[in-house]
Amino acid sequence: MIKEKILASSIQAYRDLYDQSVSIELSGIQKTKKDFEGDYTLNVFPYLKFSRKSPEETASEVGKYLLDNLDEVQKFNVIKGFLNLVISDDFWIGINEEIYTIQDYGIKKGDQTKVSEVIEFSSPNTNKPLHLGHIRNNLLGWSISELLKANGRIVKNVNLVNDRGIHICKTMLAWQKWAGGKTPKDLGIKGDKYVGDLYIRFDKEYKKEINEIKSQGLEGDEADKNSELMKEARLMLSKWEKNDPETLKIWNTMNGWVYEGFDSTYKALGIKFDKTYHESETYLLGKDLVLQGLNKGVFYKKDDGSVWCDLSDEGLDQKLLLRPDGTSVYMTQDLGTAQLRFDDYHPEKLLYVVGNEQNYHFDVLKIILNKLGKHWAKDITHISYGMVELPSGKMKSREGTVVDADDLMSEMYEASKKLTIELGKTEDIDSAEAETLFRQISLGALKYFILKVDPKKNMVFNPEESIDFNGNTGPFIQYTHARICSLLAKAGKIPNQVSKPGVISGKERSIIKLLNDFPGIIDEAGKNYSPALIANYVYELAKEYNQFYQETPVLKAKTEEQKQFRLQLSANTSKVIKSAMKLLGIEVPERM
RNA sequence: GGCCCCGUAGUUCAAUGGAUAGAAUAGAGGUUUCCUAAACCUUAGAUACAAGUUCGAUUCUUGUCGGGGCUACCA
Repeated sequence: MIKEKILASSIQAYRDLYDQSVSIELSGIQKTKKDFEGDYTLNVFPYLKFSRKSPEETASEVGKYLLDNLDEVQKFNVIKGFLNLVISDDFWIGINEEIYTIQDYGIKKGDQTKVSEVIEFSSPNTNKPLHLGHIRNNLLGWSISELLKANGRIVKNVNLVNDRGIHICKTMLAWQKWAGGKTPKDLGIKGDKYVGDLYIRFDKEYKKEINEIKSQGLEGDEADKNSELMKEARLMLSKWEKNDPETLKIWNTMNGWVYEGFDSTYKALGIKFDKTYHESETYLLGKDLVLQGLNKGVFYKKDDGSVWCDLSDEGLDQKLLLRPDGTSVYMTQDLGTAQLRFDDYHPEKLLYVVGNEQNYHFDVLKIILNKLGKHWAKDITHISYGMVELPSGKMKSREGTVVDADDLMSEMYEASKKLTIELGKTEDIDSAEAETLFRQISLGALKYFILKVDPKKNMVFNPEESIDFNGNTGPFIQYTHARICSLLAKAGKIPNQVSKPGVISGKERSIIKLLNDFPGIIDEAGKNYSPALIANYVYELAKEYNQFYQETPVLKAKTEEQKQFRLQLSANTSKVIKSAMKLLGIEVPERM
């Protein structure tokens, strides 16, 4: 608010001083850098051609104007073309008091009658347990959803499970052949892990077979065609598509194991969905859409019976939509899924949190839906995020370098437990609270580590070093919150109206400034689908508070005014930390 | 080959075209009769390279080098 006010007044200044109407686009207002005196800084360089004066002169004249016209501006200084404005202590004290009285500070209320966004994330395959890549996806999806809600939107979280296709048949076949009828319960392992192992087993046996065939002189596709295992898998797929009861029974049973495993991982991560779609339920609809398109002449059929979309008008290639045998591919299914989802919710926007390796897929998806005459194709937004890499490079399931989601969470749990006990933090609490604490801290560390990085960028995760609880980490922020809670508990009740201290310190001022930024940060993070902005903000706030805490007595402040003011400031800080962390899907403990 | 993304301290991350490029961690040194030392303070260290646009470029353009992704029947 204050920023907008300064900006508007500066525009007016150019108007009044130089008789020039300047566009708001040129105007920039930024927080003053730490090394200079001031709260906000205006840059006059873009306006020199209007003022026809030197940068220093222009800045001084505008500064004088603002000083005369805005009560909040107490003084200013000019360095080169930078106009640094100092806002009065009274103003900041007022802001602090105001924030204290607002319950859901920074959270907007919007139109609550219409679904504005449907956001898809997670999107697992039923033949692989969730891994580190899924974790980034899930955390981003969840947090972006929370961000949009905080901006007053109605958001539905949906999952899309890839539960059909040749790869699923491979695991079913592996189970039939080599599992001896064993269930996950028999073996005491999670269902998703069990099925994942079967998939790997199939791959091994298949490679063995292929090598034998190749040693007889066949190559590439020929070898694949002669593989008995692949033949059986394809046969199974076609049986599945024909609703063969025996095949469906195995399919249902094995998928059931996987879902049980997924549920437990989601629960551990704190992720929930409003609805889960399955490709087995959407691929037929996708086929229908493709056939409709074929009838309309939007698509074409090749001699072998396969159906294609010509994208050369858009500068792209041909895209396969149905195989010669009529079975569907990923794109076919996704067309169906999109249609179903639109029919279910009629949202303003359809969001997809999917890795950037699929940028091309989503470009094509939108174009094809458009060709089919779906007016809502333009409302599809692919929230494309970067890959998680290990120090050794990309994770590869075949090389066994995939970091399993459950394993990672339990390693972090053990690490946080060990450290917490070492630090003697568990001495005064019972075991239930201790366990909650270990969980909160370990998840706080993991989630913050991943979310603080700009979603668009690839990131490196080093399992050895990334499990950290000091510095720019989730636990650091959680700790700051716990410290404040402890302080507030000792202080007792704080009145809403406190007597004002008159003068505030630099640290106090910069904390209030940060608190004042919170609503704007929520807005920006929502617009950019970027939880990283929240993460970096809340870290900055916690760091600033810790410095304040170190150098400033609160309960033992010299005057009662100071004490009450600082308590309010502390309460506001903990409120914003808690709220910001919730947007990241991170809980904050009251003691740690 | 074609298209797209990315190169910032040893490492992991920041920086609407603006001031002396910020943090954290690892390194070196320090802080506890005082509200939680998972904290705080001090110190050293980086824009891959070369041109261009601009009053001003880590940011925009082009080229070189390096890394990653996609590219007609995996999802």
